[in-house]
This record gives sequence, structure tokens and C-alpha cells, in this order.
Amino acid sequence: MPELPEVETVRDGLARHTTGATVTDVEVLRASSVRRHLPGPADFAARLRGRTLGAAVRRGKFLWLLLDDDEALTAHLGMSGQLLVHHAADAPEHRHLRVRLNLAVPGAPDRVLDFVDQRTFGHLALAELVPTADGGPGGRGSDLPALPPAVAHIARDLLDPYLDRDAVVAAVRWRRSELKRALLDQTLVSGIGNIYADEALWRARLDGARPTDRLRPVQVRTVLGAAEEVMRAALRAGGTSFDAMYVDVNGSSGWFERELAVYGRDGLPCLRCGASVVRRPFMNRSSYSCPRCQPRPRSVRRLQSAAAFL
DNA sequence: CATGACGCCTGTCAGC
DNA sequence: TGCTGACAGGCGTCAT
Repeated sequence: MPELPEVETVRDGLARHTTGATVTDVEVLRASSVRRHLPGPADFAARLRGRTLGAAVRRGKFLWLLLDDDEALTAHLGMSGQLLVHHAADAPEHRHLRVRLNLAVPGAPDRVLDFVDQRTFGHLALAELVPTADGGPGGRGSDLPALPPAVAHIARDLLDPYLDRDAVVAAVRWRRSELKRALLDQTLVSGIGNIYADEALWRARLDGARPTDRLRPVQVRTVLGAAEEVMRAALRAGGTSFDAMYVDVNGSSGWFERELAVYGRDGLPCLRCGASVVRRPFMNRSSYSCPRCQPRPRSVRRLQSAAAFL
């Protein structure tokens, strides 16, 4: 599934293969894939035709292509979304193709930009960029001073040079919640999904159920640093699988299989201490952790022994 | 306001 | 074999 490193790989591919291209035609094959574009699929297509695609920008797992007139084509890949660039002449008809943009590229053969999405959690939309308090993607005074409204509430991510880490540490400790919930909250720091949260917690030797307001600042800083390390490693691995004309978010699946330390390793030995990795239900999904390296907080242990007693 | 639960959606796989 | 249910999971919306 596309997480921040995969989205960044896609952004980079789009920057190199669609910047300067003109949209000659738009085909919306599944209306719900543009459900966030409230005026509807016909309006989406009509307003996109004839436009020229500009810079590719990302924040967390949102990405958008700048258009003229302070507008942008926004994209979220959801769980299974892909943005694929092909030569128009030999573009495959993917089974889960949802939206196709036909592109004219100056001095090059025509291309298509395909939005492919099996589980349809992803979406495209057109949005007017709005000024934001934090100065937008490039910080205050930059030439990218605005965000799509759908991204305005999303915090900067761990690959963003303008991220204020001290502020994130303070915000996490200010929370009255559990550490993993805070890591997944995109309004505190963006881009961390279920997989990277578990990997970061394992590296930091912290259990996700730790109460945020009882963590030391250095513990929060450590887990954030771990999340950044894992994502940078995934980005390096995913970035190498890039073909000149083919943007594939599945390029890093090999990295997942080889490098994940705890996620999905239910019952297998912890790579650090050998104890059996455990899986627990968490927010309608799963958390994986090492019960020895990542001891549960006292409060949770009390509840567990009480439950066992009953 | 802050926090948490839930629904959205499709395909795969284990179990019967 | 064919069916059923669990699971994957980010994010917007609604409830507490």
C-alpha cells in the first residue's frame, strides 16, 4: 500500500514525466474516484481539459500537480491507488483504471496519466489553492505559498525541511491519548501509517499504548527519528526501481518483504531479542510489537492482570 | 474543543 | 467446490 515513501516516489516520477504536459482529454471511468470534486465528474473533466500540468507537490500522503490560476489537481492514493505514466501508443488497459488523462508533451510522443485504484479509497479532485498560516509547502515567503483546502489541516511530514520537531514533541506530549494513536494522527505529524508506526515504535523500544502525556521528550523525539529513518530507507529502496516512463507505487514491495522488523511478523522471533512478536487488534486493524523489547505501560498491565483474574 | 468509533471499498484467503 | 467472514487500512464524518 502506498505510504509516504511510495507517494514521494510517485511525486518524483510525475515531476519528471508530466511537468509541462498539456491535458488534451480526460476520461472518468468511475465517478466515485472524483467524489471529492463536488461539482462532479463532467465538471472535473471539462475544467481539466486544456490545462498545463506544473510542479508536483506532496505533503504527507497527499500530492498535487499545480495548474495555472492558483488551482491544482489533487490526488490521494488511498490504499491501492497508483498514478502511472505510459506512452499513449502502447498504454495498457488496466483492469482497475479509474481516470485517464491524455497528455500532449512538447517535443515528445503523447502520453497518458492513468489513475488506477483497485479498492477505490483513493481520489482525484480539482481545487483552488488557499493561503495557510504556516506558509505552505515551501515555508513563509516561498513560491509555493498555498495548499489545497483538503490538505490545509494536514501537518508537515518527517521529510519536510520546515517541520518543527520541537513543536511536534510538545503537541504529542500535550495529547491525552496513546503514543501510536498520536503517531497516526495526521494533524500532529503527517505521513506515518500503520506499518511505519509499528516499525518506528519497535526501533524506539516503545509500546504504542504508552500514554502520550507521560512520555519524556527524548522518547518522543526518538520515535519520530525512527519513523524518519525507516521512511528514508524505504524511499532509497523504492527510488531505485524507477523506469524512465513507468511510475509504479509497487516498486518498493521488495523492500517491505526484506526490511520490516515487526510488521506482519506475528509469532516470528524479534530480530533484536528473539522473543515472539505479538499481534494485537488496534483500531479495526493490527499492531505488531515485541513484548520484551517494548514492554506495555503499567496502566495497561494492570488492566490485563485484572482481566486475567476475572 | 479534544478524542474515539465507524463507514467507505474491493480482493484475497482461511475455514467450513 | 462454493460460500462466508475476517482482514487489509487512510481519512472524513459523526458521536461522545
